[in-house]
Amino acid sequence: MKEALTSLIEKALQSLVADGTLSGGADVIPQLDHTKDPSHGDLATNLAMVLAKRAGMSPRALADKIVAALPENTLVAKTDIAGPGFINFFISQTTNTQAVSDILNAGVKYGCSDTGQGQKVQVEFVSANPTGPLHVGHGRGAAIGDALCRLLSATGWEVHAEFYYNDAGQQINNLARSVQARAKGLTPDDTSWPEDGYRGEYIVDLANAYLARESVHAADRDMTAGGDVNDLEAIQDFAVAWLRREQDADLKAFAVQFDEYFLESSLYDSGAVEQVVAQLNSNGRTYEEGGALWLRSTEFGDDKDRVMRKREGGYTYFVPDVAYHFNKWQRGFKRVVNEQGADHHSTITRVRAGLQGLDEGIPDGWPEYVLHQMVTVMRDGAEVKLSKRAGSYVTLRDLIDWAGRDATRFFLSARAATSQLTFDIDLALSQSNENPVYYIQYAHARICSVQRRALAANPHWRPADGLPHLSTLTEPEALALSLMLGRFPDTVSGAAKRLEPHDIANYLRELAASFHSFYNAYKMLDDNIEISLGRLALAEAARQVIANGLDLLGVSAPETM
RNA sequence: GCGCCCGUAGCUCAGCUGGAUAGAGUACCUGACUACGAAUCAGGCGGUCGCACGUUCGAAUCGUGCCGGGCGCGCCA
Repeated sequence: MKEALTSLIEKALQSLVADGTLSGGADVIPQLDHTKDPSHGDLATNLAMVLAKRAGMSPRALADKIVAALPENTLVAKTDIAGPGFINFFISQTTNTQAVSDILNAGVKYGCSDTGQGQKVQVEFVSANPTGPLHVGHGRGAAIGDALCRLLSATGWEVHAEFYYNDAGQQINNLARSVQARAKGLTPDDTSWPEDGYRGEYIVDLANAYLARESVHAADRDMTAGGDVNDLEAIQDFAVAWLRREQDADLKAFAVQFDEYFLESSLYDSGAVEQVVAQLNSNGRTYEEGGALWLRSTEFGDDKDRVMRKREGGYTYFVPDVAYHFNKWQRGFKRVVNEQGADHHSTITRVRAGLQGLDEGIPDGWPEYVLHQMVTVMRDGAEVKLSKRAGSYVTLRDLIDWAGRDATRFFLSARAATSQLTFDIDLALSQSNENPVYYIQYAHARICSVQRRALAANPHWRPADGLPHLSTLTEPEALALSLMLGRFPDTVSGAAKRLEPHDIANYLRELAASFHSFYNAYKMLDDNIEISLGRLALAEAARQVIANGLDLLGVSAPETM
């Protein structure tokens, strides 16, 4: 509908250029906006104000000319020129209800588009260190990252979801020594407890599992604990596998899946890290100073050069990161989106600088990043900071246990990633009108309920039977709902383009409100069968869009609640 | 001190590339059920968009400078 009106306006502009009213070309793309106020029509454009100067007349006079030049059509019922020169379009009723038949025809595909044209995009998210259970920040990353995958997939991209495992380096060493200490019966209060050791309860479970020679099955391998308290390497291997299994279980409970788990250690095993260092060396991007090897990252916008290899040997963390991202590039991902916590912001410049220094023709804005800000958890009016299990932080599992999967996913993805998020457990738990996720799910359940009732009353009252009866939808609430439904495809493509899943959440809240308003004002099952069929068709279209929208967020659309 | 994010109604937040009287929800006040789910709806109250300049037909939105909060500024990851 929007496209159709846009092309009508473009034709009007062309004729104005042809008759000399407008100088220059008709190369302006008209901006059409949905109005906030119904008295301003359904769609409005500011075109006359933008072009007034070029036409040498007042915006309102030009608006008159544009309206007069519009080709004959059945789309627009009425136009109006208002305010400083807005042109308001009142869409005809049949066009308004067009969305309903579009939705019933497209079904689960409604809202999908092909802007990605099947190109590959990799989305990396969560990427937690295997040193403890996932925390609420990882949960936010999982909710947003998975929603991004679904959005990109819905807009025609071939999505590859990936989890990067930092299973090498100092923190893994700490983990092994912590487990070893617990296995020897030490506690964090003992003087011989390892410095920077992990203090959470889960380390005790881990140590006990190791001593009991348990077997674990993590994402891609099985292993059995050695049970030898002095074999630090065996402890490390087992601890990583055990925690991976733990994280996998959390992600599964959150309904998040990955296509691939990429291990940092594999970059050392394959020689990719050495290869990247050698290439940066031979490209002259490095120098030695103070016994360390430095990257000239200032050549690529960094505020200072960065150490790559420490004086006592060993690479700093971003070197394998560069190798990892070069590997992504070599795998053919011309587009990569990394979703991570904003506390890792400083690594972006370093990784990109390293990639630029390879001279492999990688674009300087590659990869793209979506950074989310911190999450704080509130309960009973106070901030929750500790989890018994993890010790120093609240876990994703805690949230799921307290609030349920749907509410947790919704709340963690319903706010702009750039804003700090307060997760109110009491709100997420309340099954009431103040809880947006229940409000939306309730609309879905309500529609399913009336459909069951309609079928019971008359076996022929199926949603598809309503299609020929859309002309009975004349009530303002029905037309408003229909117009709102028609905005879904724009909302999806906009959210995918901006990488902002919360657009979908906001839309769904509005859509549910529009539905409830319609539902409350009229009897769905009227004595007049024609009217009933029209309303049932509209309700089914609303149900379909709510289900599609919730699915983009990974939230279920229940038939009963 | 430097970099990034945020500052909009009592509270939680929308406001995309600058557009019409700044919007929702919640809280508070009024109304609507012998239920097609009241887990809902209708109406009301509530804001000098942190402050100040600037850019222009027009600024919550763009620019600069302040103020306030968060995060990051390691030869840790």
